[in-house]
Amino acid sequence: MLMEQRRPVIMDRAHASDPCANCEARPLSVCAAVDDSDLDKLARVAVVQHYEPGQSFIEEGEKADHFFNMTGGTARLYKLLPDGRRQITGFSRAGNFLGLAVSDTYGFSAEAIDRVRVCRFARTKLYALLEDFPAMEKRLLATAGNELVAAQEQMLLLGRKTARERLASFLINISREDAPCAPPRTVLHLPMTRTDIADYLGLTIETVSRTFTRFKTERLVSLPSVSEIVILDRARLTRLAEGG
Amino acid sequence: MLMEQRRPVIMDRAHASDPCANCEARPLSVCAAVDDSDLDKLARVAVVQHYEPGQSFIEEGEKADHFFNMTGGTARLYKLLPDGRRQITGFSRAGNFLGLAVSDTYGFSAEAIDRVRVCRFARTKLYALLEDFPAMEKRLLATAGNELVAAQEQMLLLGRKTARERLASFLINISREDAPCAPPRTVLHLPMTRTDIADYLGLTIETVSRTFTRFKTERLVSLPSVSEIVILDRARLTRLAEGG
DNA sequence: AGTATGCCTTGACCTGCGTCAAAAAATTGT
DNA sequence: ACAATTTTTTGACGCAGGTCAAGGCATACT
Repeated sequence: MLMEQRRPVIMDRAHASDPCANCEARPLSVCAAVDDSDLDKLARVAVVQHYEPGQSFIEEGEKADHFFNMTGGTARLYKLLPDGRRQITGFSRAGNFLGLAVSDTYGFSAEAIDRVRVCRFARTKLYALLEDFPAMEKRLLATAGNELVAAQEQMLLLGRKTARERLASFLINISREDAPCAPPRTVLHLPMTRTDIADYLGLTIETVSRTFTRFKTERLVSLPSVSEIVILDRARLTRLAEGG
Repeated sequence: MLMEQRRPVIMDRAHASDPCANCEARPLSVCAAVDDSDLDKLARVAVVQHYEPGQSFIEEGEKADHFFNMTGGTARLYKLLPDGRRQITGFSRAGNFLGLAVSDTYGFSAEAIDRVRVCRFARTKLYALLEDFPAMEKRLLATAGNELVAAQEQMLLLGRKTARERLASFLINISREDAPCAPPRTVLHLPMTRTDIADYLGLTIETVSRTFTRFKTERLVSLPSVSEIVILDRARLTRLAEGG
């Protein structure tokens, strides 16, 4: 809500004749591979959509006719077991591309955590577009490779790290997530709930909470509010994350 | 060893003037995207390599100057923590493509389990080749998408499934691994050790062993030998794998 | 202000899986 | 065929993290 009040102009532009040219997420996303002069071709097949907190926009098992390019907000991506156990496979932010799955149905669900904005592409139209923009396909391949690396890192976390190491890894990763070369942040704002964090790290909400308080008493972090975290001792937290 | 004695002709062909044309792994791999008439271009940049059991051919952190296309045998892909804890992120077989990572260093290690054969490509040469064969790039993207789906499935397993569910999932997956539409196998030959299985499923070797014996007493499987497994009750095993 | 509704935290207890140790079985070398 | 070595299985026991239950603390609603 606040966000919208602060950025009315940009929101309007997103609906203007050349939305992509002014898209703040472009430099982060696959669209960066498309030349300025060709942006209209891209804009013609893209549909801007908004989702409210809690709203689901990809459902595991449903027919996968669309790709999504996140341009704002944060979404949780997850898989469920029949009895309700949930594993969050990742959090998706501006610049992330969703729906790469080759199968004809989605392999996961996606839900808005805060207010989410996406560009939606019909599967067939995007494939056609890729013919015109081979650079976009390259970028997509690079993205997929990066996600694969992240997934392997997460498997290491889920399979072999302790609760403390998992939470430390999570915080360090969040602190680095703006850009690979940008300096890591010290103050973190977590849009997700404790339950989300637990389901991402393969833990229970109680263990996440207890581990947070333990980090606090050990002066590794401070918690000005539930969703705000300040890293006090990055070196020690990093060592812990790596299993040292 | 046995395999070589049975297939000397094919091994010879792999060193002949047009090795790719007779490659048994071609229909399974990205090379299937290359036209017969263009196979010589592919063959010119590919180097056939063999690795003995236990031999490592990708080392995490090393400069990633090569891609590998597995054409025979089975390899373990894994990541290590400094103190030696290991997570196997996957087993790679004929047709699998390794090294997609976009970073300039490998994000995981790869080691031959049995005798492994690969086609090795210099990174730069393959990129050049992709310009000539856009279909190969498409196939690569599809492969990456499939691996991503598998990785998410594995995160669900590692984060939320019990030991019994993990082992059941493992066996069911192995039984289906020849082809997506082929009928699942009932008799499985596992080239990997119990330690490998444990490190893949995020368990200890003792738990894997105990769970195997429990499956045996429950008549879910029979174990004619350590590396041979017969699925006796696929329906029940499948239900177990899905958390039912 | 008061109260309702979700989170989040904390505590007490429990259990599935890990750890440690040793026997059994399979594999390898001579 | 036998000894040496490695891998797997089995048993006894312990603990990290799960489960259950009760309180605290926000933000929202009247």
